[in-house]
Order: sequence, then structure tokens, then C-alpha cells
Amino acid sequence: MGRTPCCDKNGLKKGPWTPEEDLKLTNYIQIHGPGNWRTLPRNAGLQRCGKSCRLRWTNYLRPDIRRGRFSFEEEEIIIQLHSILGNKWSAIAARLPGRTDNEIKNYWNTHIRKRLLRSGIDPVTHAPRLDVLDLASALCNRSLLNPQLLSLANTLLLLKQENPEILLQQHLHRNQLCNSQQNASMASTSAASGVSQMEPMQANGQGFCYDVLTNFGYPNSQDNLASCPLTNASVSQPNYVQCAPNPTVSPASENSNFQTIEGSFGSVRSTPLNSSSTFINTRSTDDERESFSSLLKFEIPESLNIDDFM
DNA sequence: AACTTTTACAACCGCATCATT
DNA sequence: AAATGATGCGGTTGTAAAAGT
Repeated sequence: MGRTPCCDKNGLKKGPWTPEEDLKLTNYIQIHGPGNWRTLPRNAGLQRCGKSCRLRWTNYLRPDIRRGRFSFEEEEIIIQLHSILGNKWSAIAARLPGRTDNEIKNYWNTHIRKRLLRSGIDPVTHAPRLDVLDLASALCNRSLLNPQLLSLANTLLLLKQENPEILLQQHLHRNQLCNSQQNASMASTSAASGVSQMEPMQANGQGFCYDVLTNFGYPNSQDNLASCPLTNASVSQPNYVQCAPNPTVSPASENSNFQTIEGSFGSVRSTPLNSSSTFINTRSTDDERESFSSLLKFEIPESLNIDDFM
């Protein structure tokens, strides 16, 4: 379909907005409300195109915008939502009141993405980066990863490419199991302590349950979120895969707090159900966030230039 | 102190989608 | 049904500030 430019660019100003322009736009919208962006700049006495006005308003001037740095809880939510929604910034922003899609997108690209990369997590798939990890392992001349995990991950990658339906079935089945496990866990925790530390993750009974399988399989599935507005409390930890510090496979009995991928996948660790989420969520500074990253069981050596893999 | 590089984020651009005629 | 307009979205760019040399 033919589509004309949103405005005649001749004579219209571009670039950063001045306080005077902001004032004009704000005053006009306070009186007439937002909308009619094509005619708004002329009526408001602005030498801008409507699109520019709309963006300035929605991304900066809107009174309900929550400015300032992102809290750790917000960051967690963003990571979790991104693992499911992908780069659907507006959908993510819709679940973070006061934050704009542009702001989230920028924050992702400048902070979160880099942090995930440093932690050996692929920011697109949210899965461990096998290329980096393999190389890191080789450089360090020691096995950082459970070889069975690497083998499993490779298998999953192949499965994803060749027959994604299998992973979907596994994923659906696993979510059911996961929910029941979480409910059971909450019940037992509550019974033992009287106060459940898991409660925030499961407050709505629809707690998230992400793992390697989920993210290898369907990072963009939106089904679970369509009718599920998130609160800080309803989001669990990111799906960092914890790898055994030594090459031997830890017996499941030693790590009962780790779920196993059922069926043929054996004892690969996944999202811890009752680990340190409470502890983590109390942290907020950059250094502290970095220390959270250090909780990961594998690390990328300094000698490895992550940028080469970006 | 001067210059260069990096970082952070506001703003722009082009395309997609929905609404209206 | 097709054409057009309005708005929204996501990728990308530009630039000021901060950090490094």
C-alpha cells in the first residue's frame, strides 16, 4: 500500500528538543490531550513532525514515566520477559509500569545484554553460549562444563533446528510438572517455616519455570503471557544454567533443589526452585549485580574477548 | 590539559498494522 | 476490496558526557 511520509520534512526541526519545545508540547497536550499527531505540531506551534512529537511525549514528557535507574527487580523481569517475548519491547514495557519500550530497549542493549554475554549467556536465546564456553574451556585447559551438559545442549540445538515439535511437547509437559513441583515446594516450605520465601515466585499460581529446554525451544512463545500481567513478585530467577564445578555429574540426590529435565535427558541442572532469589532480589548496585553474575558456576576468562562473539 | 575512546540514551527512520474512507 | 491515513514498533544512529590515555 502506498504510504506517504508522516509529514513534510521541509523546514521541520530535528534533533534534541529544547525546554521551550517541551513546554509547548506539554501545555498543548495538557489542554487537548494526546493524539492527532499529524496536526498537533502545527496547532501547538512546533516546527516538528507529528511523529517526533509523539515520541517525545511517549518516551520523555509523559507524566507517568518513571525515570531513574532500573531496579534489580525490573531487570529480572526484563530478562525473564525477553526470554519469552524476544525483542518485543512494547510488550515488555506493558508489564513494567512507567517504563517505555525505548528505555527498556536501550537498557537492554547497554546493560543487560553485555552482562549476559559476560556471564556466558546468549542474550538472544538465553541459553549458555556453547561457542564461548568451548573456547573458554580450551583456553583454560580445564573442563569448566559438565561434558554431558554440552552434549545435551548440542542435542537440543539440533532438535530445535530439525524437529521443534518434540521440544514443544517436552516444554508443555515440563511446565505442568514444574507447576506442580512449585506448588508442592511452596506447601512444604510453608509447612516447615510458616513463611514461604518462595511465595513471590508463585503468588499467582502461574510462576515461571524456565530452563534450558524452554529457551532452546521457544524463546518467543507469547502464549503464557497473553493474559498474565507480571508483577515483580511473580517472576523467578533468570534461567542461568548452573554447571557442575567438576566434570563429574552430580547425583540428583545431592541437588534436590534442582529440577531435572525428565525423560531421556537425565540429570541436567536447571532453574533452582528455592535457591537464592530472595537474597538476589535485595541487591541493587552495579557491583552487586556483577557479584550476582559471579554466582554462575562458569566464567569467561578475561583473556577471552567477548566482543569477538557478539 | 588535551585528545581519544567508550558509554548511555534520546531521537530518527522505515516498515507493519490497524482504522477509516 | 482497495486506497489512504494514523499510529505503533523495532532497529539504528547521533551525540553529549564520562572515562581512559
